[in-house]
Amino acid sequence: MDSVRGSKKTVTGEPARPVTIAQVAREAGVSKTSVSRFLGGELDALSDSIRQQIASTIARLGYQPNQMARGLKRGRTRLIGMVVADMLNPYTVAVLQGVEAACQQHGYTLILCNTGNDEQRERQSLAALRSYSVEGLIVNTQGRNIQSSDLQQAEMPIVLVDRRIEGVDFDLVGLDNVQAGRLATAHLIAQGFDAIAFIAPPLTGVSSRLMRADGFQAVMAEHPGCVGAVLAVDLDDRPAIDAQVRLCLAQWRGRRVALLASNGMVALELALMLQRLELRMPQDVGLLGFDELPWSPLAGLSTIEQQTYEIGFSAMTCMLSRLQGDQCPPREVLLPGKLIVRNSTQGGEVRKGGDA
Amino acid sequence: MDSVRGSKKTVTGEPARPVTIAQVAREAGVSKTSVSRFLGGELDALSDSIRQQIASTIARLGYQPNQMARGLKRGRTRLIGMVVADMLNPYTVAVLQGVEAACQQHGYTLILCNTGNDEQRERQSLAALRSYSVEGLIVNTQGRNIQSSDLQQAEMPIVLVDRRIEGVDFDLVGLDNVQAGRLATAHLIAQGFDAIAFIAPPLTGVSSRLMRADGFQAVMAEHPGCVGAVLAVDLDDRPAIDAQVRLCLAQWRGRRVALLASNGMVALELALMLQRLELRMPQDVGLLGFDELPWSPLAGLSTIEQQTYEIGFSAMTCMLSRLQGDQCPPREVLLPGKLIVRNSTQGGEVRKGGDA
DNA sequence: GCTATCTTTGGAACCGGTTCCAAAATAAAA
DNA sequence: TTTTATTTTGGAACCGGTTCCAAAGATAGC
Repeated sequence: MDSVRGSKKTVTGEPARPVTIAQVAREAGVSKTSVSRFLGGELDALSDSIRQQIASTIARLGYQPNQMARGLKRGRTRLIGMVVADMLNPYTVAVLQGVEAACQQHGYTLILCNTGNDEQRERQSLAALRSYSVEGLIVNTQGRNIQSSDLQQAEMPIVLVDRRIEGVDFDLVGLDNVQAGRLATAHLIAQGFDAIAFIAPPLTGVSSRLMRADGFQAVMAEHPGCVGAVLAVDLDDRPAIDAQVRLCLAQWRGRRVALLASNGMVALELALMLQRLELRMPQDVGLLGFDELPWSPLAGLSTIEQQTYEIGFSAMTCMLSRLQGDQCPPREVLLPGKLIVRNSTQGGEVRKGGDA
Repeated sequence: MDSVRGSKKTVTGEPARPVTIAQVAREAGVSKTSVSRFLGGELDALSDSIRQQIASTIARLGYQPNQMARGLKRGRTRLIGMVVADMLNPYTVAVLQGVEAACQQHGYTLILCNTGNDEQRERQSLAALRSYSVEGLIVNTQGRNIQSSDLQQAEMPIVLVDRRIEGVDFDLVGLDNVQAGRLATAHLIAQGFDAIAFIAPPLTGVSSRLMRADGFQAVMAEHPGCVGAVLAVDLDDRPAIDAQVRLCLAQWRGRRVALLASNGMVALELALMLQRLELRMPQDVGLLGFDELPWSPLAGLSTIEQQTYEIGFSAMTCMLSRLQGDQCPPREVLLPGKLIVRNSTQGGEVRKGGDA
């Protein structure tokens, strides 16, 4: 009696293919077209009797439309692709969180690709996402050597997060890096530090890093009594980090030295380094990091907090407006950074628990 | 001269739909079938001349097959769905990392859904993933009240990560929780602690937490001179945490007290609490946490490290074998935890930088 | 040289939906 | 009541691939 394919798991343990629209139509005694209309929300085009017929049949069979097939003809897959440079970076995860939430709120589903800062995987990921007909792309990559063609030929809305990509012009959501760089530097100077090193990983061409450095250098230029430097460190080479910072300190002997970490991972590595070198914050050296991290309060680390969730959420908001046909020229949503002062930059007093 | 649709971006800025197999076939002067064969790797069924024709045409047009259409008929979408309970938990991200890598290695693409420990979103996510015809599901959820039907009717390979789900029987990859619980507890006792509180969030029914507690209690039972307790704390209610731990300490006055945190987020919260209460580790109280975190060395926190990457990777390996038709009964891959001893549980000596 | 066998090749149906358009049914106007 | 306008409904083509099967071409065997 059973049809060959049905939702009921047959005793034989067959593959049990899912219910199709054709089955629903047959069992409800109507045409595929009507069911499709029902699904598409064209309710006013259906008579009451048919509408109920379909509704009950769908419920009874537990029918769920196949999004793949749907997207094929309709063009709307309701899929958003996201390419991130490094999932180990807490920033990435925090942003992802916001994107994910916005997607779910608007009925989109997220396809995620992690590139591990690798150019080739980046290219592969973009190709893969395109082949799944995602409707839009949210991109956060190292941006070096990206062929603008890789992105532009995609011909779909693209929103960049945090990092610009050279030679292309898309919507961008991220931190106001120059302001944040200024904010950080000004704070350090106000706290009496007069020798500051901006420390970043060696990756070249990452726009957010460059702009933070710009803000840093702008403020340094305004304070002739202070000296500054921009250092590139390889996070995987601890001895080198130790050596570089030691050199810095030696060079600046007699000054109050502070380190400005370009992101959370750098901040952690520097904090570990200070611990290794048995240098105390802020007495021996000050430390300020971009990105507020779960452990920042524990370590008493001052930070520049980004509104990461909002960045992710805004990126998706931006995407949605593009998907709805917004043709305005590429815009930038720059959210301000917020300074959180803790013991790593504040006075030399005995540490007290005071965290907001 | 231009065909209506082509890869070349027309000056008019038309939608510029991507190249299809039909176009390739036409331009190469062969049939769709032949192109499809070429794509499917049935190379020995093609003559040299045609093979080259197709290859060059594909290259020239930059053709990329549409995975949606492909999956529709073929049934293979090369999509893996993953549902995670909480992306803010570093454990989740670390596992995700491994899954992602394995996916990419085998040509699969990952669809990610975050449920934020919410049952309804969990159900929605499962439905969404199913509707995209993912080939398999990797699930890490809070597991409470999950209708086994939600999963079982999916009729596709399912691999659980870290957490069992009541009433269903799927492959599981995760930490050997009982062993890890024993390991942690034994270490604390060996270090001279004789009053230990196992502290976990209040979520009930999470299998991994229960089993860690089992290991904990088993070892406690073997040491009649020691006292133990299992505490549930709400991570968002700091005053309550402070009060609970204070009570504990008061009750165990005269003993050497240690706290055992059931995961990384709990460990962080407890470390912050100790800082607030101005209690020193390990002199005043010992602290040991499950999950090795980036900041553990910085805080000198002893941990039970999980092989998170391997867990993710294994989950996907498991998935692949199921996808290849492996019908063996559900198996469990339990990876051992590794104890990393730092100052939070070791002696009362002055803290020295010694991290592996 | 002609039939039998094996290899290439392409036509057409199909996957599970959507959508155009015409047919059927109903309501409104004459 | 007949004609016309309007609303419901379904047939069939289509989205971009894959696959079954039969036709065409090549090679071998007699």
